[in-house]
Amino acid sequence: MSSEENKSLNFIEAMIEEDLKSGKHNGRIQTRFPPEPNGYLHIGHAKSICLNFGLAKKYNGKCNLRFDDTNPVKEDVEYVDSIKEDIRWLGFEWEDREYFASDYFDQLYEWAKLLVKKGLAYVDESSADEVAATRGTPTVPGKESPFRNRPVEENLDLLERMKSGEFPDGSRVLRAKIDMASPNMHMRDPVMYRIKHAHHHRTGNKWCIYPMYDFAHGQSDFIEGITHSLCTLEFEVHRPLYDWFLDNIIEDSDVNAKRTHQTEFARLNMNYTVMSKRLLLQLVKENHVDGWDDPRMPTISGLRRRGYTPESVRNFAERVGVAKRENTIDVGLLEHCVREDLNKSSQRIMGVINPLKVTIENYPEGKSEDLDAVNNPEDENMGTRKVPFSRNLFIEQDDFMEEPPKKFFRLAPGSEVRLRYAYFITCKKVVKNENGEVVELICTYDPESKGGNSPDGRKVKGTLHWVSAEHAVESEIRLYDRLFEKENPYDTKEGETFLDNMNKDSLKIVTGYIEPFIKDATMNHYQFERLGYFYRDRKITGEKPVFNRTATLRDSWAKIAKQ
RNA sequence: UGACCCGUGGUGUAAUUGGCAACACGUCUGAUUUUGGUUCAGAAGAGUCCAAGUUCGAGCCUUGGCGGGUCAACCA
Repeated sequence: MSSEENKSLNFIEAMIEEDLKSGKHNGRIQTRFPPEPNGYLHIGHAKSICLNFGLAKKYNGKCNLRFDDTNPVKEDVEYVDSIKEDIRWLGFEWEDREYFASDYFDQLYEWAKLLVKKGLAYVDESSADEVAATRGTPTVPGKESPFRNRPVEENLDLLERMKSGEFPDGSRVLRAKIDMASPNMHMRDPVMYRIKHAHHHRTGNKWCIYPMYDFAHGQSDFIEGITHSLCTLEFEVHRPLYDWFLDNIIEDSDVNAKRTHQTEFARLNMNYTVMSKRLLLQLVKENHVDGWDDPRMPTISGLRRRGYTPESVRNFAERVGVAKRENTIDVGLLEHCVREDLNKSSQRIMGVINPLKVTIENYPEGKSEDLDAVNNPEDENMGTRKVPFSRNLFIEQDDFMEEPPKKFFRLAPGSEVRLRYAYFITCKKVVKNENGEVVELICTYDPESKGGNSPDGRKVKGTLHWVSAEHAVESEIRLYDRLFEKENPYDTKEGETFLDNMNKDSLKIVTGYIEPFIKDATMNHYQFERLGYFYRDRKITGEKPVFNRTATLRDSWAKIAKQ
């Protein structure tokens, strides 16, 4: 708390503190997170969630969850449920403040009638094409609709009949009467209601006219007493309309205490991925990924299944900051945040992903012994475990080179390394198949070096992870990489789409050999020593346990090897 | 050629009443290490889009450029 207070404020916090000081809203802070239930939440939403809920928490206010469900043809309860699950998983709580824009449909309709009576709204019988054609362009003013100056009574009658289902979809709309010549396109008589004979996930068949976003959002904020309505930059041009509706609808005398204001901030963009619900939906529908929660997806559910922790995502949102400038953050920052969290907390185990047989020729056949291994060097309280050693082992193929470069500290013909928590071994012989590929290493071990230290003080440069072949548990390992090859997936050649930039190797499934500890282990997150963080995927149920790679460990050897 | 918003190391975010441009990620050294992980110590990297103005002093204020973004769904 105290460290938080010393940090500099982002521009929204600064504004809130100003408001608090000036006594605006009587010191009350109320925010809201307003998703449309037409897709799954992604990391960009996580930024918004952390912002809205975080601000409420910091300033002793409340944050509502409100579903912006004004378009029944795109929305679904599946999405409502997933959204709630994701917000809870992130660690935020909206208590009983779960609202739907559709809760306000009756009130919204009354307000629509009010605007009609004030001569500020009219029923337009133009087609969608006509409305579009007469809207003008940013530099050319629009033309007024021939229906614009109908008498109030006629508008009222028509609106009522629209509501009662008398007219087919698209035949009429209710429009605000503002200014067809406004330089702001959104003020050129925006549509308030359209006819959609569609079933709504909440209101069923009660309505066949539905309010547009602009006619619903500000009023919903007002109804809920939102003090700070935060949204992304592209809604900036909507703000005059947000204000216009509120100004013309609210008749309350103490309107200023209740008045809500929209503030825009820059949305989150991240490299090597896409962050649009439309494109994410396309990836799902066209089966380029395995559902919304595919661990390669930037969705919250995908990150969860990948093994990200709520803590790490919140931390990420904090570090990313809030401003009005377009930004693209490096996915490396997200990875850094999980590593930071998982390093402190995760159980270490040894597992070999790309096995190379090692036979310890001077270790008795049939013998095995249990050696002590530390569960988490960052947390002594996590204790130790036993890991079995025997004559036949697997090590990682990458940990052996027949002709090693100078800085290679691992196993090579004649070299000695430590097997973690076990013994020093020396490579005596390399066995190859008819293709010349190394298939087995014949090694000797130093019985004096049990546990990993030699009494004569001999040092070795390398320490390898390993697993006893006969004791190892086979498992399915899913190695994930970035979904797109290019930093900017939209950077395409003529005739290509973002799909052409997909990384064909974003998922590799291999068999891993894990130390037997895993059989009874109940944790979800593990660090496979020297390899990375892995998450037990319980959604996939088969004979073998499945592990998703959350992130690799930082690998300074990989950098050296590249040179 | 309209309106609105935004330009600070490679990336992201700071710099409170104008006062030595800071922090994080990344990068590079070195130390420690039974994970080439972690940790620790250090370094490089921007003179704040450009120009003029105000000022003792401008990233911050003014003016004019330049560059980028958003807006013309009966989507949100």
